[in-house]
Amino acid sequence: MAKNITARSVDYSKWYTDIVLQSKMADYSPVKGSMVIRPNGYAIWEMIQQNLDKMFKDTGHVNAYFPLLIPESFMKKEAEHVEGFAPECAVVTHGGGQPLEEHLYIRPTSETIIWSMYKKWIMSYRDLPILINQWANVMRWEMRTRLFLRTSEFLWQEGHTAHATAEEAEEETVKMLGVYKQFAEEYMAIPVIPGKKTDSEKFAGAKHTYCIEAMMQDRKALQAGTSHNLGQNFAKAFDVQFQDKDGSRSFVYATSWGVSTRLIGALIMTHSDDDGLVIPPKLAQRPVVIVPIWKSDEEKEQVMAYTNAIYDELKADYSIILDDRDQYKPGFKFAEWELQGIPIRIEIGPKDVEKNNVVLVRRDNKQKQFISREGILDKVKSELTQMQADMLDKAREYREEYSYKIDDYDELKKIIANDGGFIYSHWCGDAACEQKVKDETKATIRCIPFERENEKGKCIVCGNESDGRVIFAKAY
RNA sequence: CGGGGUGUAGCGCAGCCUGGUUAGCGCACCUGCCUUGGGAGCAGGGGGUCGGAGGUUCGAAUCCUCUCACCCCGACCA
Repeated sequence: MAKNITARSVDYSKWYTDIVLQSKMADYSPVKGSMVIRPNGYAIWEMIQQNLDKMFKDTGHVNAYFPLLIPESFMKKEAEHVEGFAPECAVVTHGGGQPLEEHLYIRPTSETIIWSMYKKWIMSYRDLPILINQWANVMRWEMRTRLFLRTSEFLWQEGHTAHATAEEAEEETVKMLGVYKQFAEEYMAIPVIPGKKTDSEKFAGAKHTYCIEAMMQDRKALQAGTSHNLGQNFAKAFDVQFQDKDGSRSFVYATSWGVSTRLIGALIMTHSDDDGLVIPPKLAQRPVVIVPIWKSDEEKEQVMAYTNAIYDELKADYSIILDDRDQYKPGFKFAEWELQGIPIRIEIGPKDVEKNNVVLVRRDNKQKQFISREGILDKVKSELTQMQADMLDKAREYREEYSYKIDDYDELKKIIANDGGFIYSHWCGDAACEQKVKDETKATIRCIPFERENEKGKCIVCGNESDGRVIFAKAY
């Protein structure tokens, strides 16, 4: 059992913080609400970037970079947008020792600066679509912060596209949510439910917002990605019009979509256990660690000769850690690499040299296997593949176990107050009913799932007609 | 901004009430020996403007005043 990590059953929040700090993924910075992402955490972000970026490029997007500082007047151009973001913005008031003529906002998101530029770049339908993404930092002045899940400054990617038609913009919005769903499940092994946000939960300035929602091990929901159809709101605010084939002029249709370093928090809370982090193989920059074991110098020589040959064989395909440090005992090393979530550990001692095999241990289920030296590369490959699949299955099973179809409001209250989970209930579409549930239970409507039964019912709050079930849950 | 709490070595803490040797302890760190298949042991060692400022006193980590910072709980949110 891990030292220094609070068990999930004792204090889930403490467990989460312990994992982040002790696996050396992040640390608190001197400024309240901001954090340092350490190499172990940044490695995961790099893997997220690499794989997502490829998916963006494969769907026709290109990267660019827009500046950090946004003129105050830009922020104020879209009414809903400024209302939504103004309270949580950091503002630069001085530069070069002088008060500024116009205050500059540190971007909480980049719609305004980007659309001010799109105005310059878009003249005709031939200039469309524009499919730009940027990897950047943003800042939102949060009251209460938590490592990775909610920090004032965070890293993300934001896609901003411009289209000639409403249909095309909607298609893009849905497509990118699909990319996020695929990425979450295939790479992060996090099962997600795609759906639409209710009006009260949508992005400030959007026509509507789509999202993917995941369940954490405390049964709370975490929004893992969002995709917004912005309609013509920003085009109108920034007067971005184009001339169509037939000579008519109209406003451009927009989308924006993003995922952030919050995904790392989701990764931790979906897969990790009381011994530490568990990284899905496809996101592990270093998926294998080898721990050689010896007593005498003579043994060391033999074990290391054997180990080095295996290391050379594996390193052609994988980035491998060879932990031959002399000052720590094997047990210590096992615990340390488990804490850091390395997917596969290979133990090699004198007995293995003698029998021509190695011991292989998977991080997710901790099972030890004695495998033969021959074919070790294939075995590593197949175990990593299997582990990736098993992690997704396990997370999906957990989510299903705590998902309920409920038609009685008292029962909803009871479940939320006890174990928690995803509650599928009918809702009439009235914001007042949504608010009532929030006030009384702290649960909110996480999304209106894309895939839902065509089932008429009665709103769980007011009893009016409903076209289908939505998901209620407490959320991060 | 309300309520609660904490500032003493890298981390976690004791000492403060009742002022008085050189400010301690555990972990971590360094050196050596010894160990190595699930977080070893022994010996030696380095490391502190006691959050900051002012005051009381022969003497302040300790008492008084002011101040700063951070954490937890609530109101805002990806």
